[in-house]
Amino acid sequence: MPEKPEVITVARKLEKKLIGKKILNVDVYHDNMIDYPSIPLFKERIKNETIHDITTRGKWIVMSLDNYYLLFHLRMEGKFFFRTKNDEKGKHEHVIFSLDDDSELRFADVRKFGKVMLIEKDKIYSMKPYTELGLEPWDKELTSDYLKEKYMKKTLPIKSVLLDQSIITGIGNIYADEILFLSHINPLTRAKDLTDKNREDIIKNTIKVLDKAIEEGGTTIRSYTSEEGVTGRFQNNLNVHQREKEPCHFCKSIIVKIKVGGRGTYYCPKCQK
DNA sequence: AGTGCGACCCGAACGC
DNA sequence: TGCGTTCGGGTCGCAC
Repeated sequence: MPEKPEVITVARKLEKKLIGKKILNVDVYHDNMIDYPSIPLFKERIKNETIHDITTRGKWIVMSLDNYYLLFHLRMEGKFFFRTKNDEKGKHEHVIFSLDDDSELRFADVRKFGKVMLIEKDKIYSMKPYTELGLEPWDKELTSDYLKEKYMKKTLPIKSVLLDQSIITGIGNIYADEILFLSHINPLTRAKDLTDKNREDIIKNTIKVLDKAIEEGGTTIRSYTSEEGVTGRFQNNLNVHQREKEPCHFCKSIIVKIKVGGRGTYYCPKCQK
């Protein structure tokens, strides 16, 4: 669910509440969610670090502290709650940051897939995830030629390749389907077989879909709404995703659902030959 | 190296 | 109604 637009929406919300605040302490209730460094070092190093800036890189939320970057990956259902120390701990709140204004930032994830990292500033570009991430969708270097080189040897379906974060970062299962629909490309087409026009359309429509989704505050498919949950409106703009057996908005053909690389994939058989 | 697939995890949705 | 089963979402790690 959280793809680039949802991640940006969350980051903007966090920014409003967290800039300038100092982290006094952190409690970890599920060790697996801390990817780096070890739990003792994580707890020790983060003390008294102030949050100066919040951005995104790929699907990661990146907080710039004094000496470290604090990174969060929401995976499917990660979310943040603002609470005070007196509030009872929720069942799915796994990492709790105590701040210098007596408030708490709580990182919650029903499925425990979310990830947290605390990386030394001078190491950020030499270790994962930064070394594995491709271009941001709006990067000027994202051109048809760039994609041509990346796709050249790929026999995988373009649907799967759009999800490869080392080429373009930020696209997930929902927007991949939407981008291919607007580009009139069948999701099963091998990446190496795409034309120059196909690649140009992919770039153009990636920006178009993501910009619109950001404007709408992201997409909310399953309504697990909490007051802090991101409830976007982009679901009203979906052309194919989650529309199995419904008529195509353009040609009225019936939208089909198939599996591509194990992922549910929706497309219009007439518009996307 | 590129590809395919299970694992991670759990609630919701589905089938009987 | 209640039970068991399947599904999904992003990414990693392992096997081929």
